[in-house]
Amino acid sequence: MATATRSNNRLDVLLDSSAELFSAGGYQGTTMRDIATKCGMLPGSIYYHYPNKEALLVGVYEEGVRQLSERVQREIAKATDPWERLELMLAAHVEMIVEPTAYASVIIRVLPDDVPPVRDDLVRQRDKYEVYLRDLVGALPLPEDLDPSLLRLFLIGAVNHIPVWHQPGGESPKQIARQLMRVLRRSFSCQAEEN
Amino acid sequence: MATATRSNNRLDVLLDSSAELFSAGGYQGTTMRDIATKCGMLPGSIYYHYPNKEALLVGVYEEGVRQLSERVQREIAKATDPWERLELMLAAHVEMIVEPTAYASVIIRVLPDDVPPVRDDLVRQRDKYEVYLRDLVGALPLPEDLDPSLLRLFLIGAVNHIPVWHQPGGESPKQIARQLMRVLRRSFSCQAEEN
DNA sequence: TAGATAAACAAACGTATGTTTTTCTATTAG
DNA sequence: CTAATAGAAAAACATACGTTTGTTTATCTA
Repeated sequence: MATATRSNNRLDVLLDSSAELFSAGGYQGTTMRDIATKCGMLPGSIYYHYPNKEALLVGVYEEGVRQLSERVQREIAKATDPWERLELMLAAHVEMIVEPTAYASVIIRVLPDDVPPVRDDLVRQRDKYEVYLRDLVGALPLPEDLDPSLLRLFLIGAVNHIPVWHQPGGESPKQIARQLMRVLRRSFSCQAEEN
Repeated sequence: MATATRSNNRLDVLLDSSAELFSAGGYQGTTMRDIATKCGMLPGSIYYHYPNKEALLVGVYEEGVRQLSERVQREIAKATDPWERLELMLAAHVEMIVEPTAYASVIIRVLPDDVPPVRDDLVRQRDKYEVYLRDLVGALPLPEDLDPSLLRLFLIGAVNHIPVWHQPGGESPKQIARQLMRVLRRSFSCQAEEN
């Protein structure tokens, strides 16, 4: 028989609060007491849901990857042109990580090496999502002297750095993605004209 | 009269050790005891040199900016072409931040918002260095639909993300800078041909 | 409606943290 | 040679941390 779950279960509130705090303050900068306060529990109560702080982080990470993947899959289905598909992905990605309450921000803010005991779990989760970017960049008809995997890493760096400087009133995620793609696109179309 | 300083002063050892640990473990992930152990002092002895942990971080930050600025100034003097100058800066920057013992890594790893009490000091320091990049990107003859300040932020993100994925055996900083510039350069030369 | 159990409370435990205070010692200026 | 003191040792302090333990409350199911 499957384990029963109560209707007024507050696991979701716990996860939401954790995500928000981990995203804003990082892993070490967030205490179990912070989380408990935020979701209206006592510190000890968290341990009914997760055996320890690290496991809680992994839980948030998993949900973050789930949300990101789902959204990206939905977006890139809207186009067939590889350039357009990449732009759609980047726009969606940026949109999710500048949203401060989002689980996605945690994946950007907390690096696997920040929490050695669960490093491998976090890397596995992160990689599960980055496959999308790998495929989209791989599908681009790039000039031969441009290493696709390096380009992918440049892109990850550029977009994941956005939360550091972006402020609510600034450019929209769509505008940002378009600017980013302009650099690449032009680079390509030039090459095409030469051949 | 200037304050006397003893010949066997170990302030430099303290700073070096702090830089290495902050770079590897971040601010919150590094304890005063870690630092003391690394430089062969007792925890309390650190407080003779700095009033608290935050001030110590600022000290490391300052030295990091000093080293980066000095090195970059020396490098970009080697060329006059704006593209070449930017490439020289990026190569030097990458070289310094992938070196794990470097002060520069701390500036990448520890974000101002990680340490609210000295946030403004850290931002001021960081900006002092980023002026170089601002000027170099500003000197590029870019097409009009390409926002230079956005481009600058993309570049910062891309290069500062490198320590996350780069491993000792991988591409050299020079190769990385060249790849990164290839994307931009081609973008430009294409535009030039069109006009 | 009785028994089981999901979900949280209440309160403490042991430890690690940044920091302070006091004491010692080796260098250096006079 | 000696007094002053830069610089570090030694040891503790107060607090904040992740976690554990024992207990209670509310919900579901047979």
